[in-house]
Amino acid sequence: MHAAREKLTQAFFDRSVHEVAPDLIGATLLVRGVGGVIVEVEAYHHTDPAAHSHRGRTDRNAAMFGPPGYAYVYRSYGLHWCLNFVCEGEGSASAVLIRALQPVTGLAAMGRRRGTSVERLLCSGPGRLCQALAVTQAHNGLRLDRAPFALYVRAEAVEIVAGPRIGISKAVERPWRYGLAGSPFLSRPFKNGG
DNA sequence: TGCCCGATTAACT
DNA sequence: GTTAATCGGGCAA
Repeated sequence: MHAAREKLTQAFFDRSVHEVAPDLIGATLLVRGVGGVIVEVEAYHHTDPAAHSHRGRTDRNAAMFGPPGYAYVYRSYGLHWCLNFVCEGEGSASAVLIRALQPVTGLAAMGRRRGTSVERLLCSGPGRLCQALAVTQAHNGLRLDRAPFALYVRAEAVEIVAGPRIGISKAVERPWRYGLAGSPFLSRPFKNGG
């Protein structure tokens, strides 16, 4: 399955997070040539109480307030990194959290970084995929259409499922988590068809 | 300043 | 099912 790969442009991200998030399912994400197919994401809008940007700009979330098509990387629970793609117009402070990949390229490197050879455990979670792809604070604020990032649109049609987001305490009912139906690489299954 | 909690994970019982 | 690891933001005082 090596279909022609079309790169994602900055314009791809200059749309509502609710359009961008499902469109990212099936896309390919590589960091320094290591990565795979995006199978799970969550949308965070600045009007959303669960979003980091909801209470205004801080040093930590500054990238969310910048232009679309950039990375927002933050430290979670003091020990993990989480990767987001900034969306919509500059200042809209909306982003998509990348939650899981199907590992495809650079399996050896990912296994070394993660300390496991179990493919299913390499990238199935926001903290796990950042460890596998070596994403850190150093990637915060970098453009997504340039090295070390490489993003490609999905090569074939996919079936997408939606459901409530994970690990939040506010606006828990909003179904803004999107996944590739039936994928074994989701961080957690969806109620309907995951 | 001090305290609590969080877009998590792995290793427990 | 529970809990430790570990740190910046937000809010009360």
